[in-house]
Amino acid sequence: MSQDGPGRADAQVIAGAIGALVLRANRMHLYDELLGGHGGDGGVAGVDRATYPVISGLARIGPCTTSELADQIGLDRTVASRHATRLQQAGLLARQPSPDDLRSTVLRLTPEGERCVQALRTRLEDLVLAALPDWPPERTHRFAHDLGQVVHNLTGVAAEPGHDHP
Amino acid sequence: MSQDGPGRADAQVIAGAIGALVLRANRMHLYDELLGGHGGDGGVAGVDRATYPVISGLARIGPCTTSELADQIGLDRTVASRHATRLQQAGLLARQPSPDDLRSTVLRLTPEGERCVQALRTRLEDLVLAALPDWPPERTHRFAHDLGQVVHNLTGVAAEPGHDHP
DNA sequence: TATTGTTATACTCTATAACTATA
DNA sequence: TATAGTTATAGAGTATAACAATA
Repeated sequence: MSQDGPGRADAQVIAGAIGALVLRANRMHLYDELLGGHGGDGGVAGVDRATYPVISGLARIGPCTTSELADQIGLDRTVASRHATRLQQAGLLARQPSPDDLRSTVLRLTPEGERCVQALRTRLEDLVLAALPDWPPERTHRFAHDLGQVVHNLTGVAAEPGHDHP
Repeated sequence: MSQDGPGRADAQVIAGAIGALVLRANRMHLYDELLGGHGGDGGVAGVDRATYPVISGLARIGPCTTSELADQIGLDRTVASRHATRLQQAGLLARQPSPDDLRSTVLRLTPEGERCVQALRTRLEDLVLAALPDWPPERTHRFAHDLGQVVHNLTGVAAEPGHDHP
């Protein structure tokens, strides 16, 4: 179908899988399942497709300034600031003046924000668990490790336990 | 860090990797590399982040109506129609009246559109190849197969060679 | 003068509503 | 009446520009 080469056929399969994951239709479906689009409950007030990367990113990198967070999640400072305001209004995030630099504001999750992120992480992990075939434990473990490595090489972002959810 | 369970730690790693892939910052970077944001060349006229899913989806599922294509890629008919118009103006796509139903329009890639999609596919595969560690061939092959299966389970979309790029 | 955070404005993409033609 | 396609309008999200405060 294409020219051959070292591992070209495997690369085609991997590229197809990555493409499917990133495809808008599947991405949105995943977000909906994660953020509570399935039933009447589930949804957390203040957290939607726009604010989720902000609260998740803040949980991943810890308390930081607006600019640092914006860089990490690939948004403009102004957008991160507005989403942070929404999360603050929902009681999931708090702003503190930075002691070092009075220009800066440190963003920090509230205890309720921490609980919210933890719940979303667990839900995403459950979705993954449900999608994993019935492999022997070693095979699952190797797959997880290998996927983390490939994604790391592809994005430059480490993918480790308890970090880097979407 | 979280409650344990069958394969919970592995699920955390996998969830982290998937989250990283879907994260806007990394997704956009991948799209930019694919669509020619790296140098002066590379970019194909008429193909950008908005139209790429349309032309790629059309290549994946073959000639079809606007509605069918829109469903496949997760867009509204109206949006797919407008993007198709842009691709048509760029000479990558052609509209034909459907012989069966005069209400329908069949979308089909032009030869230039086919070449364009093939070039983008190859470029994505090259990105994947560059991100693959120096594994023994069997390990790469198994990883590709396993990833395809997990993504299929997670999205309901098959990921096979030559299909389903982002 | 440069930088942080924020607010005001404009742009892009997508979805809903309205319209035409055909079934 | 219902459906396919398109066009017109509105909504959500993001980026650029402008401002105030601090370095």
